[in-house]
Amino acid sequence: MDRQKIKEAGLKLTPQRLAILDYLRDNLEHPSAEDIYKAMLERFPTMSLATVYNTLETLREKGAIQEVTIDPQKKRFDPNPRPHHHLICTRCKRVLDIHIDYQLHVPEAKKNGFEIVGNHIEFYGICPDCRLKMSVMQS
Amino acid sequence: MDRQKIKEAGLKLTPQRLAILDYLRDNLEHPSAEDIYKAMLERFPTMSLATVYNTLETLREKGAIQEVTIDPQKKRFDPNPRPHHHLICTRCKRVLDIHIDYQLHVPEAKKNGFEIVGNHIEFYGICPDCRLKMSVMQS
DNA sequence: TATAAAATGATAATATTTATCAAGTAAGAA
DNA sequence: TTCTTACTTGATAAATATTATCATTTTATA
Ligand SMILES: [Mn+2]
Ligand SMILES: [Mn+2]
Ligand SMILES: [Zn+2]
Ligand SMILES: [Zn+2]
Repeated sequence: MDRQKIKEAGLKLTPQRLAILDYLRDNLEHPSAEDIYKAMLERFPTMSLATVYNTLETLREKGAIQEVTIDPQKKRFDPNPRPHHHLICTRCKRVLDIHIDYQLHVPEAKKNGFEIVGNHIEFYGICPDCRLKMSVMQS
Repeated sequence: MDRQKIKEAGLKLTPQRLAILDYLRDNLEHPSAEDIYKAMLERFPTMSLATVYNTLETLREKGAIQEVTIDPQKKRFDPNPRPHHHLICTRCKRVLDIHIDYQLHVPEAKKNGFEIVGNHIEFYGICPDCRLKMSVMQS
């Protein structure tokens, strides 16, 4: 989201908001609110955690980011608002994007009357780093 | 999990544990710890919420149930430990099972070195109840 | 019954998120 | 430029969810 879009969305250009957006831009880590807060403190030592939460919620409302339910411990945020899937390391909780367009047809009989509007696939696995650590522990 | 399996897993047969297992058996609601606790209070007015959490964690460790990451607010538990997918109402958070076996091939080039061991699909939609409520509000 | 290991329940502690609200700021109008 | 107002921030309290601690009780077995 650039300055233009922010204004179009009826939001004010505050330094805090711009810093958070700047941090999120091209960020593939799927950070938590706490992660973002800590990164902000380096440049804005007075920024409140509440501001981080407020900003994230505002951006989510406007469709600029999405909240991803992939970590049972905490919310994590994705600066890419378009539908895509994720690869999750069950050991270190790292999350990577997987951009593949699967055609997931659900037969009417299994929809239970639901109107399906989207989907999200979580692939579980072990990342290269964790695999290495595990093999070292073995030997 | 029946009495036999509980003993085989090295667990003791306590009234609380049996009551929780009994409540979960054939339960398709994907209840939260709080949901389970409230249901238990009717029969065991002294049961502690800690016991519910302890029991759920023990059962999960033993592979008798699974914890499903589908609700950003709280953990929800699924008495069916086998892999299956879910249909989630984005409005009321109701969760239904979808038992369909999709073949989700991930090309090696997109695995980023991960060793993939499983997957889980969340289908998002609006349940019949919520659809009805929404159409009433419209008119 | 006696014993040891495991489990429970009360409660404290921690972690995460949301609510409240006074004070400060951005943006358009005058 | 100054004024005005709605929006935003930051400090902090409150709410919610989960985990830890530990004395007491219970289960399973001998
Ligand atoms: Mn992503
Ligand atoms: Mn299920
Ligand atoms: Zn890992
Ligand atoms: Zn619904």
